[in-house]
Amino acid sequence: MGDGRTERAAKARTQRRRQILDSSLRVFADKGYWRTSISDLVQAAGVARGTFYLYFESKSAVFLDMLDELLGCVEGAVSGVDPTQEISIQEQLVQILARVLETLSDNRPLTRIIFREAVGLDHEVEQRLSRFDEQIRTYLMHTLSLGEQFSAVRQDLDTQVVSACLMGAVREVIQAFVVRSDDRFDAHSIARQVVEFSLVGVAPKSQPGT
Amino acid sequence: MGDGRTERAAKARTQRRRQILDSSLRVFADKGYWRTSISDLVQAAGVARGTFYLYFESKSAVFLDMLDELLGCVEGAVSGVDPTQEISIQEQLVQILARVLETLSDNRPLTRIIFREAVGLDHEVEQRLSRFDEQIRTYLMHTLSLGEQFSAVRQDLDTQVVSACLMGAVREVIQAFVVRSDDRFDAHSIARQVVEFSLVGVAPKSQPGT
Amino acid sequence: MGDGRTERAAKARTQRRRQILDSSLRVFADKGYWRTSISDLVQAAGVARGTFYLYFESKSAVFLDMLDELLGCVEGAVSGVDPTQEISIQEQLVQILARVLETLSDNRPLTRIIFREAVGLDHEVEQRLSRFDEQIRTYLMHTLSLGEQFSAVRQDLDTQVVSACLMGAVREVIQAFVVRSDDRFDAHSIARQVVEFSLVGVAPKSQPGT
Amino acid sequence: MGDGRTERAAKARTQRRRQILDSSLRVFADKGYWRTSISDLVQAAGVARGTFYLYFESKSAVFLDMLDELLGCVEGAVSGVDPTQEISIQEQLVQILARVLETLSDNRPLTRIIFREAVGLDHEVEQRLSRFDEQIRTYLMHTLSLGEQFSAVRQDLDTQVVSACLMGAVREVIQAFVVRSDDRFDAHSIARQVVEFSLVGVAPKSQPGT
DNA sequence: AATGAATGAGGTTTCATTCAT
DNA sequence: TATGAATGAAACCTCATTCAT
Repeated sequence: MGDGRTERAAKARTQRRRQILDSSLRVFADKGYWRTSISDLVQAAGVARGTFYLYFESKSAVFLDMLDELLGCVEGAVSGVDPTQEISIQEQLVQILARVLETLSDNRPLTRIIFREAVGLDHEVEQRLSRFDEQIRTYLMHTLSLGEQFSAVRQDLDTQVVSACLMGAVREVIQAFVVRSDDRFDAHSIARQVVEFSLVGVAPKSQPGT
Repeated sequence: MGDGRTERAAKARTQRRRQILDSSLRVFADKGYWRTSISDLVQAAGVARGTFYLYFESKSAVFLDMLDELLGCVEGAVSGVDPTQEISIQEQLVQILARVLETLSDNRPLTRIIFREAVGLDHEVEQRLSRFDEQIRTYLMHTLSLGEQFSAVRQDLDTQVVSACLMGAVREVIQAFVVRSDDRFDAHSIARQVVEFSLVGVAPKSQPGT
Repeated sequence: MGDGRTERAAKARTQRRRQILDSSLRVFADKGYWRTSISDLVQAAGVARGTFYLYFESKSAVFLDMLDELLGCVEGAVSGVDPTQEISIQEQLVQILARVLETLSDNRPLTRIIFREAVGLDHEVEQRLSRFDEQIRTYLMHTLSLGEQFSAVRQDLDTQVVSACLMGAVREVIQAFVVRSDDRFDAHSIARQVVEFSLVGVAPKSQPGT
Repeated sequence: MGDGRTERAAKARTQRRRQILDSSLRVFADKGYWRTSISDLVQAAGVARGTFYLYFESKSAVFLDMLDELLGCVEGAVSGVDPTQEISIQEQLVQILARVLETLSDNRPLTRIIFREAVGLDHEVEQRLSRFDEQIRTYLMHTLSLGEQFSAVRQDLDTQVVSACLMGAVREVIQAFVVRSDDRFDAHSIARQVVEFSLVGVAPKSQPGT
């Protein structure tokens, strides 16, 4: 015997966890985090009340697991973009954003929950989210200053304001196309639009001689 | 007797309402909407349980009142901008945004509550917020198409994407400067930055001859 | 001046009382005694909460007043039957019962309230009702024994059982024709039927020679 | 494992139910339905507030259960009477009534509650009671018309009035001997008296030749 | 490992009553 | 006399959590 039994048990545990997570996702989506009770979760999962506590210590632990899952997915997607390859920063940005949009779109229910409910929750949830935000902000700042060095970016920018604008643009595009709507969309095309908007704004390309 | 008594009573009622609203605001800010109980509210207001229900029919009614108050302030501030064509659209946008930022900054605690908690609440709250969003979106769309007519705006824009970017930019700037931070700021300068970013992006002004 | 003011005041008091009693009757009929709150009563009466307490010390005091009113009406009606006149006891019973039915029918809303709700109420209500019951029971017993003396009544009756049967018959007839139904009815005819039933039952008049 | 555990659990559940029902009966008897609070019930049952709601969804659900229990008992008792025509209808009536009286007497506390409090309660309670009433009324009507065919019943009866009298007689006898009094009684003898009264009234058997 | 009955603190809401005006 | 805002006890009900089986 030896490991066989342990392994099988571990696998069973993982499956149970998944089962609870999946059904919880549906309930959260349906009723909203705060209106959902442990009773709702165990009922949806089809397990006994006690069993739930064998796998999660609280409702917010379930949510935290979901959040980690989504953040993991996004990080995985983003890290797939090779930063050393021979494409312009602009193109890199488009690719990153497109991948993010695709990933979130592939996990729409989860994304919805997180975007709609991950507010005013646990302290830990807030922390993890703002850490993520911070990473993005840092990356944007870095990219902006890099662009400045290459004169690809204006010098008179207030990077605090501009990075906020950039983040907000991305966040709202996610809200509009992934969270609020249910339609499929062309992630690449949208990503390109966003990046182009960020680079040159809405004004027409200034024509020489104007 | 006449109205004297009635008037005084009405005034007292208004004051009580305000007293409850103000203390509730502090509690919501402190504990978060969902973790706040009616008990917390009455305790903070220093009134009896029953008194609370004389003025509000539920916790969410209190929140709704706050929301209406903030939306009213913002609408008032915005409507003060001179719509006559004495100033450019760009300058109008800057002024509107600056006023919004100022108003929200003047009501920081209230703004924080709304931005942090008005998500996944009541159906009515969601409705009122999305109605407000819709108004802004409509205004932006209108302005964009106006700009297109005057060739002040590129013709190849996906207005859905771009209006999302614009709204997101504004929303995030509010988050960054009003909600998350506690510092004073120069609303006009920030507004100008945002509008400029929206118009010409982060790229350096293309030089004639490049 | 002197009495004029006092009198007028007394009259005003009586009117207020009546106003409250009348509207309370409607509310009791509508919601049932136990589901009616003082708030309901003052709202229906169109007076302030405090005013109610100037006239009645509690909800059950209102009910007690109504009960007394109905009992008074019934007693008045019954006492109108001259017991010394030259009609048979049987005819007297018919007249009494007919008058009771008529009186209750004339006060249907009030009767309904009393019959439907005067159960499990105040101790005082119970007392007053059972005192009334007792009076009727005594009267029946008296009449039965009188009848026995005149050989108008069987000698082998268990007066306890029979008086219960008689009272029950009357009570249920009231329930059926006054309380449950809304139709007009011929009180005299019904009274006659009840008395006849009481005297000779449902069996056919035994024919001589059977 | 198998069913052993499930079975035992089911039995425990039934016992708990009974425990709550029994103690609730005592409390209702003591304080009256409307003056009884859930707190009173749980205190009397010696269980936690939450436990009560595991077994009954409201106070009125408890009452409804009691009502069903009593109606069930009565129906069971009545259905035990031999409907074959070996005995006269008169004797059948006596037996049925005697059994009803015995059954109610065997469940005096329950009977008291139902008779004293089942008025102006739930809509559902009213419904169930009037359904029961209707069954009895129908049975009486049927028996009367049957009697008419056999000339055992007068032809000039107003069946509406007479059936009301009969029902009332029975109801009041129950009130007098089971509900109001605490004494034992001879159900058969009382039943016979009631039936005899119903058949021939209080008048002396008319003597041939009078 | 899994169960689900039991718990009781704590949530929301109602309501009879008082009392300053 | 009339008012109605204020009160706070007490009603109803929910729910996260435990624990014996």
